[in-house]
Amino acid sequence: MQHTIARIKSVYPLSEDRLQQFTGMLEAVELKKGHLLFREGKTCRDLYFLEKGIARAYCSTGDSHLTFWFGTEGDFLMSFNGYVNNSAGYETIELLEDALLYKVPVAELEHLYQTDLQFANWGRKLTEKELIQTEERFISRQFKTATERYKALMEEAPGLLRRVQLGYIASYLGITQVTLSRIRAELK
Amino acid sequence: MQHTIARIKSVYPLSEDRLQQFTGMLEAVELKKGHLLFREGKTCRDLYFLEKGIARAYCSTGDSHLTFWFGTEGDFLMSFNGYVNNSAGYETIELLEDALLYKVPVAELEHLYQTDLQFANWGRKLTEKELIQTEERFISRQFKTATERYKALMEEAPGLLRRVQLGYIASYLGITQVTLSRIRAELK
DNA sequence: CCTAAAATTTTACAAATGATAAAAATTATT
DNA sequence: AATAATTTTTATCATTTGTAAAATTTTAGG
Repeated sequence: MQHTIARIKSVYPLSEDRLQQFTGMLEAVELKKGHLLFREGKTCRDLYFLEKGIARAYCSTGDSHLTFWFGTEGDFLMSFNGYVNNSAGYETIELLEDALLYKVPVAELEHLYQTDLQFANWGRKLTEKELIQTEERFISRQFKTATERYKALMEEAPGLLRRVQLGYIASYLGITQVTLSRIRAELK
Repeated sequence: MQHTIARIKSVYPLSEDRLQQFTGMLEAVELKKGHLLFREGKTCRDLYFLEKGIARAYCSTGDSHLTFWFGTEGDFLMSFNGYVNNSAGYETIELLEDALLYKVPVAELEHLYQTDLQFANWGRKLTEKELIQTEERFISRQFKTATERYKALMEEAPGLLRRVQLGYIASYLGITQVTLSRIRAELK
């Protein structure tokens, strides 16, 4: 449970009993590669921490899938848009390796938020950090060329390139797999 | 103060005295078109509500500016990245019209977050809503062609196109002004 | 109303990326 | 190890978008 606990702690300092309380609510789930944790159009009100494994989130566009997020050990997965809009999410989350996750219903978290100041601030900080990550990715998308984005990804997350097939990486970078191949050939 | 109050209320329900307390902390500021509220590289720890006027946020890329956000009546402005990372922000915010704003130091807000459950949850919801907006824009950027994005903007924010010059709109859409002109010519 | 400045559109050409198909390389399965 | 399935690369051509410069339109100030 180390990655999950480290993540929870890193978000915002919780007292020891609150940390106990939180981890006590978590249910371990083992799932196989290929499993879909969320499905677009379906409601899912659970938050997962990814203790082991790797996952991607994608949206469907007519024929193809568009990967817009990767998560690895210590990351958490939830449908923010489904939760905030109280609707079905627009993303599907697929496990790309056999995985160990810890699960908690968002309703239970919400209850903590409504009743406990520390948890409410924990939830705020969780969202704030997620927000600036998304914002930074958004801006880097606008700023940088495809080649620069690929280089940056290699530096920031070299493990990703080893664990995830290039078609998904290309989609994540906003280019076709053919273009990514060209970029890789150029960089050799 | 109507837009500002409406915005505060829409984020998360606050009791009447908390609303009073909040609005009592706000300081009215009138500023001229062209004024820079935030400057990239500088620290600014204020939150502003835009009561009247229109603003854009941009980053510098070598020679040119990249507009990545517009705000109008009822929107709020702050440097989330500067605040969360406790660093200087990477964005500049420029007023595109003479404006009336209400200002509050983030430190005062933070104090409310740390001491009051309702405010802590208000801050959480504020961030959650901002997050899904950013996420949706990020995905729509990847999904849609430049033409589709322009059409969507025309529908969602027709006022923007009347109030903001096209060079900024083009940048916001992630294309050059020439490309935007071509798109507009096609749509005629 | 006139002029100067700024913003927008148009044009011509160059560069980047996409689409498609096929070949090569890698991985999984028997 | 051999075969099949999947993934990645390569090649070709079409399309989109960018760059630069000029022409036009709009805006702001006197």
